Amino acid sequence: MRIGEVADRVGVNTKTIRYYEGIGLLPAPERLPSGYREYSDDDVDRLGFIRTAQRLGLSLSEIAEILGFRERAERPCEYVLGVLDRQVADLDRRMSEMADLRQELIALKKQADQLPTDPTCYCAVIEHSQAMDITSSRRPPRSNP
Amino acid sequence: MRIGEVADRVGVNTKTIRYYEGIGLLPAPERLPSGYREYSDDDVDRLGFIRTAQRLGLSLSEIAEILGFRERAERPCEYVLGVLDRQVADLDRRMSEMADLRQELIALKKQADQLPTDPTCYCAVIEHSQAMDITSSRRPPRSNP
DNA sequence: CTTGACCTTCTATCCGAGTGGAACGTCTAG
DNA sequence: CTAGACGTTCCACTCGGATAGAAGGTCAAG
Repeated sequence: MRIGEVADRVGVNTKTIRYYEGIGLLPAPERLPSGYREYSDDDVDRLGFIRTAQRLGLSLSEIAEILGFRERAERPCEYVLGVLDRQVADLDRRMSEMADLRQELIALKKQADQLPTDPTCYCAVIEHSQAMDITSSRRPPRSNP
Repeated sequence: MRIGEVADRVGVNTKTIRYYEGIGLLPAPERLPSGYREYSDDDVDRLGFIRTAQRLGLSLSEIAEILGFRERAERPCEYVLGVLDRQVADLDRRMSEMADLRQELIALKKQADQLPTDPTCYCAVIEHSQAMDITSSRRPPRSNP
């Protein structure tokens, strides 16, 4: 299939796919006689993996390490094993930190729910936004761009 | 205390602290007669919170929202409550994705351990690194810069 | 009273991860 | 055969999150 279809399936920009190819994250695909890139379902899977790993906070170069290893089904050297170990340890650490932050947010919310409702206040966040300049800032690109 | 001490305690660059002030993430501190910034322990705590939340993948503007709410102990408006809910939901989603990835990595490693050791191979990753340009790339700034 | 560490502001640069647009080629339906 | 959708390359730009460096002010120890 061609790049546009891949992009639609995975939900990314065609530019992004070419960019990934450019940085070596995706292998250069076959080309049709026209010069168009021709992709397989495997490429779609790979892109899906990339997006997932990315949402988990892995950088593109870390993802490249994992993919590279996954695709050469060779005995990985100590270096690569180390990468895997580090990544698992990192995930563990971050998951527990997340659990902590989650607790903190929930406590915050509980405490918030106990405060009296002030009907004269439209929104403290917005009313105080001069100092913080939050409300004018674009929503950051989580939950897909 | 002055900016350098804060930076040392929290483990960030003084530039970063000024930058945070510039974007409204940290309040502008008092100034000594000399013009030097004067910080309190609270500021150190706040910076610590920022770094933690950041490691968990929150953007600086999301962190600003949380901090802003936390510090005005006012009844938060629906908007802010929504932010908290979204963040908790987001954490939940990401934690479960992380658990999945963790499983995948562990399976990968297990599988790797069963492959025969090839003593003629120094390191496949390094030997194939031309294509991937991994080994030459700086370790990305996880596990502190 | 100077040296060195530390601070100030300001502007510029970097990195990762894309995105946009120009200029041009290809393919398909009408 | 032509319009429109889709593809190509290349270069420039954005954005978040910092960092670097220049030019200068402050302060404590020797």
